[in-house]
Amino acid sequence: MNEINKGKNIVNRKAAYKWKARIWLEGEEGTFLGYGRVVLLERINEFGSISKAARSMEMSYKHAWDLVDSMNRQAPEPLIKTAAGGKGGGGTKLTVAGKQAIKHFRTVMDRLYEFLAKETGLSQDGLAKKT
Amino acid sequence: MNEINKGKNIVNRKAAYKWKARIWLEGEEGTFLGYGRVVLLERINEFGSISKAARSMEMSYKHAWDLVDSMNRQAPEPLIKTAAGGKGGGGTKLTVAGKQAIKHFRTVMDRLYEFLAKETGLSQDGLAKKT
DNA sequence: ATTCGTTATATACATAAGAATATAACGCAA
DNA sequence: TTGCGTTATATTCTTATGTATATAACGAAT
Repeated sequence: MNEINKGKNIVNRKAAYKWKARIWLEGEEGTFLGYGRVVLLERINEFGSISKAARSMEMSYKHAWDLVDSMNRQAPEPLIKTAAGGKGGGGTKLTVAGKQAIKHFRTVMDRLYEFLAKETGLSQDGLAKKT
Repeated sequence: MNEINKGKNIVNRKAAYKWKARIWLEGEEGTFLGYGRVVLLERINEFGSISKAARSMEMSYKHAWDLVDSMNRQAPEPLIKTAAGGKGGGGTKLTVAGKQAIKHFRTVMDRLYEFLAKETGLSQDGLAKKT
């Protein structure tokens, strides 16, 4: 038990409350990268298609496409490369920059989690998973 | 420049993006305490009234009242003590538990800020201020 | 009793975010 | 040139969140 959790303290009664946290990167038009977008990128990388990635996350295709578009518009170089038509109807792949973005975001996120776990006794599921 | 910000890296081009972060405490019916709720508590403590606090934040009275109600319902002991009617029409004060909650939340928040500043070069205004 | 400004409560309205749906464009393969 | 499944785009429908508005209850002071 560290300094924060010491003593009688409403905020830190672990049984009743859970600390949650979220980080994201903001660009000129709002969110650029957040946890949800990173998961979407990971699924695109896995399935090779925006529509399949969206289905796997129970997200509408339109929403997924909007997110992809938002990321590509804000990034100095595209994170995602799409192809409409062609073999199999087309598909979508991550660029090198896209794969790097995933990796770096997860690195910072993991460090945040470690920090919070130490500071507040946060359990694994305490990390917010949306957006 | 630390390990995270080292090298060529889309995620960490400080000129273009800002890291943002948010923490909150979750109880059985959703958010229990977040930055916005803490500010509301601070304003109530300052003005002695939910309605004045709400006006000072350009928040509707109903919304402020709902938040106060949500906090009191979820806390094991009330954070806020209201009085309808009486001298000056009534008013609202924080309990000792309420004042403690503010202090503890801000402590964790400040530590999170320090951590992120070190990890990502986050500037003061990078901390998300809403909810 | 009346007055006062507050808390307490309900209802209707506005706005935004995402879901659902539909359709066109695409380009390779058969 | 037809078929295929994808990307691309527009439109409509829900749903959630907060705003706006109105009204009643409250209780001490006058």
